[in-house]
Parts: sequence; C-alpha cells; structure tokens
Amino acid sequence: MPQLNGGGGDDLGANDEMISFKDEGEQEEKISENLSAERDLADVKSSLVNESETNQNSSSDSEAERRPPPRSETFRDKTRESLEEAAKRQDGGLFKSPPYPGYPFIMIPDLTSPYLPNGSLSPTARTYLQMKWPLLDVNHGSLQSRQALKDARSPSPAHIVGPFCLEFPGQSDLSLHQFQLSNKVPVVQHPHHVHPLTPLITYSNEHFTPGNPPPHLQGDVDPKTGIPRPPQHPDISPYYPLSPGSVGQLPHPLGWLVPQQGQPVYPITTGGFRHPYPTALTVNASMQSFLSSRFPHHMVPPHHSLHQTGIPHPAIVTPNVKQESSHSDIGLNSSTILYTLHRKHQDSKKEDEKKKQPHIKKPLNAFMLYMKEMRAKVVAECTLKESAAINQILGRRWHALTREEQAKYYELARKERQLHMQLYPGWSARDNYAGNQQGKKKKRKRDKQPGEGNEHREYFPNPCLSLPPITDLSAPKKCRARFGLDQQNNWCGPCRRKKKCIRYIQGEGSCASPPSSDGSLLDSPPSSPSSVAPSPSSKESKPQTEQMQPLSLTMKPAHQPLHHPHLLAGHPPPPSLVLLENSAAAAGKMPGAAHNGAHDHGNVSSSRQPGSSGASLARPLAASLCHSHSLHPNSTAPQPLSLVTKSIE
DNA sequence: CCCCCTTTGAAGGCC
DNA sequence: GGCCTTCAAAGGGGG
Repeated sequence: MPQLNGGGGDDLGANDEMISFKDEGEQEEKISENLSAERDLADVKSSLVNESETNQNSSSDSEAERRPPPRSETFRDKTRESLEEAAKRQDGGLFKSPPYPGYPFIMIPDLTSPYLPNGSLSPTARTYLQMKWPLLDVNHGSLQSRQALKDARSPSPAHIVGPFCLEFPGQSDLSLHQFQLSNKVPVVQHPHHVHPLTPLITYSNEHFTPGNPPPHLQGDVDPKTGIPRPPQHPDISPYYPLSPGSVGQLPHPLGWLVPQQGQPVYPITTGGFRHPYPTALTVNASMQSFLSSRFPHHMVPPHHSLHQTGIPHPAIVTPNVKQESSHSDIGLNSSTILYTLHRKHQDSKKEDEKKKQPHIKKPLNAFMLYMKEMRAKVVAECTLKESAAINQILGRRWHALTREEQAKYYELARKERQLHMQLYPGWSARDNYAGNQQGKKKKRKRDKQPGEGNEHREYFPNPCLSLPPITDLSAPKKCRARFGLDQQNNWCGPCRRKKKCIRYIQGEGSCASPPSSDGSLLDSPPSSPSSVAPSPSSKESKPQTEQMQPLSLTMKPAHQPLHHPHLLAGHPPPPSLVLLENSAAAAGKMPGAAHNGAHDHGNVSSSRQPGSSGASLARPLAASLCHSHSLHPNSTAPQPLSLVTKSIE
C-alpha cells in the first residue's frame, strides 16, 4: 500500500485508496483511518463541484483533499465501499486495483484505443495510441498499466472487462483467464473494448460530430452481426460514419486542437484528446486562452456544419442533426447525394428555426461517462444490445466501482461541466426541457402510478455482475425487467406491447407470476463456466428469499462486519445491503422492510424514478444478457457466491 | 418517426 | 432544504 496512506491521511485519494484496496484484515485495524476516509467520493464530488466553481487550476486535486468532508453522500459512499469490497471479493481481484495514488485524475489514454470502439486497433489508431492526453492523466498503477500490458496481447483486459459473468466471488484471475480461454467467445476479446478513459473521448467525438454512431457501432466488427467488416479508412476512426469520400475533408471535431489539418485528425484526437472539449480546467492557461479565442461565448454555432471554422461543442446538437450528420454533406457517395436532395426538400423555415437554436446538450455526468465507456464492453461480454438491460448492468457495475474509479469519472464529469459552462455560459439545463424546445418533444415525465413508486424491488441477483443482490423490494420491476427478453412469454400483455405493466401496477408492484427461472439463474452467477448454473430446482421451488441469500455478499457483514468496507468506513451500507441485512426484507419482499432500505438512501435517490436508486433492480434482464453464462443444467452450485454462502451458513 | 426502457447524476423549479 | 422532474447516452423494439 503505497504512499497513499502515507501518513497524514489527509490525502483524500490516498485514504480512499487505502480503504479500497486494503485487505479486510487491514481494514479492521484501520478503522480510525477510515474515518478520514469517509471523505470519500462525496468529498470528491463536493470538492469537484467547488473546484468547478472556484478553481481554475488543474492542480486542484489537492484541494479536494483539503476540503472538509461533506457528509451528504455518506450513505452512498458507504454503499459504494461495501460494493467495492464485495466486488473485490467477488471478482477475485478484478477490483483490486492498486492504490490510486491520489487524486489527480490525470488520465493517460493508454494503448487501448478509446476511439476504437471495436477494440480493433487500426494501425493508424495504434500509431496514435501512444499519444497521451496531456491534460488528463491517471495513475494506473495497476489497472491501466496492467491493462496496457494486457492490451499488447489482448484488447480486453480481464481485470477490467472480464467476461461479464466472471465477476464472482472467489474468482481468481486464473480462473478468469481460464474462463476466457475456455469461453471462446470472441467477445471476450471484445471488439468493443474501450479504454476506461474513453468516455470523454467518445463523448467528444460524438458531440463534435453529431451523428456519429456509438463507438461500438463502428469499427471492424459489425455490432449487429458480429461479422468483421473492413475498416472504412485507415485514418478514419470507425467511429465516424463518414463516407469514404468525406475522409480528409472533414475537419476534425477538435480541429482547433489538432495541430495540422492534414494530419490524421481523428486518431490524434482519440489518442491525444480524450476530452471532448479540452478540459479547460486541466488545460494550461495558454490552452484556455486559446480555447476562449476559438470558442468565444458568442460562438455557439448557429449551425453545426462540420466545418472547421465552426466546430461546435460536442454538446451542441442541432435538431435532426444526427440524421443529417450521418450523411455528411462532404461526402460524395450516394448517401451524400441523397442527403443533399433531402436538404433541398427541407429547406423550410422550420429547419432554419431549428438551426437558429442549436441544441446544446447537457454535459455528461459521471455515470454517463462511465456508461459510454463501458457500454461496449458490456455489450461484448453479454452480447447484449438492449440498452436498458445494459444500463442496468452498468448501473450495478457503477456501484461496484471503487471510489477511485468513480472519482475519475466524477472528475471528468466535473471538467465536462466546467468546460461546458465556459463554452456556454448562459446555457441552462432548463433550456433543454421539452417545453423549451421548438418542436422537440421529449420525455415527458413518467406518470408514476401511486403504487409504482418504491414499494417493491424484486430481488434478482445480477449474474453478470455478481454484485450484492438487489433486494430493494421498493422497486417493482416490470415484466420486461423481471423476466427479461428471454421470457417474454411470461410478460403481461401490455409489457409485450411495451405498455405499462399491469401486473406491476396491480400486485403491489410485484408481478403475479413467480420469479422467472432466469432470475434464479441469475442468482447463481457462475464462478467458472463449469460451475455456473444454479440448480433448476432451486429456481422453481425456492422462494425468492432463498434465492436471494446466495447473493448476499451483503449478508456477510453480519458475520464479519468489520470486513465490510462500508462498515469500516462508517459508511452506511448500500441500499441493497441494507435491505439484505434486514432479514425480513430479504426474506420476503416486505414492503415495509424494503421501504426502510429505500428510505435509508432515500435522500440520494428519493427523487429518482422507481428502481433507480442505485441498487435497483431486476436481474432478469441481466439474465437474458448473460445467458451464455447462466444456464448450466448440470450445475450443482446453486449458490454461486461461495463467500456469501459461507456467511449465510 | 416517436417513444419507451433503464441506469446515475446534475440541475432547475416548486413548496 | 427536500422533493420532483427532466435530461444526458444508448439501441432494441413497439406503435
């Protein structure tokens, strides 16, 4: 445990790191230290926010350290810690990244090209991979450096990406490796591998080039078919749906940051600039001045042509811009022609009006950045495409992240916001509200039904995540979530039509039908391919409560309280944990119990939509997601989590 | 073509 | 200050 704890414990990052990576035994001994560690993410968050407001110097990291620990996030932090610990146990080291030396969220895009969504590093990309993001640098003591090492052989760092369902307790690196080997699924070395630091990169690209498909949609592998396809152009990231003809003509989204127009713009950006907008904060003064000169506030592009002179902020999106951009007017191919024709037809004032009001998107928050980065991985691992399901997984993974890891994203998000603010001083999130947008009709508030709120949360362990079980009964899941796509036959009619779930509404938020087999299957995340599946009988006859037991890493604390990071740090257990620890709640979807759990973290998510508070959810989707790992008829391990099982016993 | 789903976080408005 | 709502990304899928 390196320098982190070094002493003072004043170093937030150090403390966080120390806690996060400390052995359980050590943790017991370090309770006092943990106190300071309480200033975990919440502190970070707070500091970050403050920084954005007051600080313009990139060395603000230390500032966060000095700041008094905001306690508002305490619970969540605890939860996070708990999850972290659980994750560490479960993943057998996946989360055991070495100490995070501090907080400088300086990120160095490592060799795993962020911009090469499909992980297929084009030669060009590789060329630029070595370029480091000057502004962001992360000490990847372990995680990323290891990843880099791994990347030399495989684009899919197991410690990060790992097959989805591999993150199980007791899962050793070896086993993981074995699994990967045995599990010949190509996706393991997923073509979608994205560097952890990618989020911003992708963000940047997409934003700067509206209409760019998500990273995982472009590249050497057809995301839909999984069939490899030839690269569009050596110099063009698969990211861009640009027609070949547009190659070289398109100004780089970050053209103002790109030294030479003639240079392979994209790769540079991908490797050199992971941030959409040059992180002004971390950017040196000259850069900032440059930025200002290039992006005066008044410059909010009236239109978003891809012209270099008017490089829009990534967040700026003109209505319909995606469709438009998909057919770059620069190209000469048929799509371009069609586009041109289309444009002629649509030379209506309406469009003009739209152009007059470019849509400035909200800066991505930490989780969004994380999602952007990890989505491709999850998709590859679970061969899942449905975003809703993926997001569930990502949500859980997010909670499983160490504080350091999350902190990176919070930091990035902070920078995003700050830069966004600088670029669009007058912009308000309110501006994007449906009511304020011409012709833009977006989400209308979900009509929450009275009972739809927080009453029940189905407990479905997420096989892919093997994270603490979700026992929040307060978040009932719709049939879709409950049963997953694989078992639509169990869905109620409305759900099949993607309408409001009647079961969900009727039965106090719980579907009338029993938990899907998938759910039970999910309960038993395989620690290895061979020991994957839960016994069929368990799913049929076992009450959910029993199914839940296995999950509960979260229950372990009862026996070894001090081992739980959250407890150690004085953090409240994660919502899921709380619920689980409440035997009553865990045992039977007791609304009251569930409510308590929900209430505990209510402040954090009270305003959230049902099932959103972190511990949400339904694993059913995940089940379908990880089907490849979940079904093993002969499996004799109903309780996948050995640790959990032990504790339960 | 629009909307839903799903996640977390940020932000704005209301009380 | 708490609560509520909306939006941000993503892409399959329904209407």
